[in-house]
Amino acid sequence: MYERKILPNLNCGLDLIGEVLYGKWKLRLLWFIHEGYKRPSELQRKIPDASRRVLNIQLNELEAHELVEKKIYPVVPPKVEYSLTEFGQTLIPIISAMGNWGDEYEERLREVILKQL
Amino acid sequence: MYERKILPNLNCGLDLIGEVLYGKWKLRLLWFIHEGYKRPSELQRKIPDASRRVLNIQLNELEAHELVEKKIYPVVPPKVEYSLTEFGQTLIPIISAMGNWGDEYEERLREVILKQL
DNA sequence: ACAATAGGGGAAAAATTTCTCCCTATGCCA
DNA sequence: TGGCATAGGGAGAAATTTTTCCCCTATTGT
Repeated sequence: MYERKILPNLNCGLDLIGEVLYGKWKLRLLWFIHEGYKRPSELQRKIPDASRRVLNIQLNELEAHELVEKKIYPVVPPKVEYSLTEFGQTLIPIISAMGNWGDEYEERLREVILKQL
Repeated sequence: MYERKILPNLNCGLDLIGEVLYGKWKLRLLWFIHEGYKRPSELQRKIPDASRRVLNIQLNELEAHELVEKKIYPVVPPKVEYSLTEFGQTLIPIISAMGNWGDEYEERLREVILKQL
């Protein structure tokens, strides 16, 4: 486990939300779980560019932050399902708005992002 | 300048918005500029935990992504003012919603964030 | 002459995040 | 028997981001 050497800033609301959403794949993880992709392997298939390892780590963080819940079925092969907590649900409108914004300005965004490599 | 070795994912709206908002201080930079703190030194005072260097770097990125505009006054000592572009303005409702969410759940967030160090 | 001001950037170090590789375990199927 | 699927975690490397330190501009005031 990595130990932070610099404490996070928790001064304002933006700091706080940043702390739980900051992570390369977290927005999409939350979104896909919200869409009903519950099992780790499904999520990995939805986000093939992420390594399996980081997805696990970020799922653990989301769980520690009480945004998602994990249900482990004691079967073999193992079965695990994630779902949004009530708390996690409250983020959905925001994530949805973010996705919509990105979709709305897709072309422009692609352009400015690629322009600066 | 750092050269990416891994290309960013630009598959969906969430990827795209992530690409322009991902950066430790960007949300707050945009927010403070929106609130009228325009000069680099003002922004640095508003965000004292960030090093001056990164703020410059992230401001440059926001500018490259056309979210903010930079006006340089040819005077001595130098004077620079940032402002949101029209495009940048369109993000304000989202950033505002994010800040509100963080404020609303401030206590709970502080708790879960600190619990896992 | 020298400090203060305001803005900016290079280089290298430190911090952090993400990736790769390898190992665990069980049951099903060819 | 060998290989696949499912889930997860450790170690260490690689990639990326952020910090630290130092230097440069030009004018005004001491």
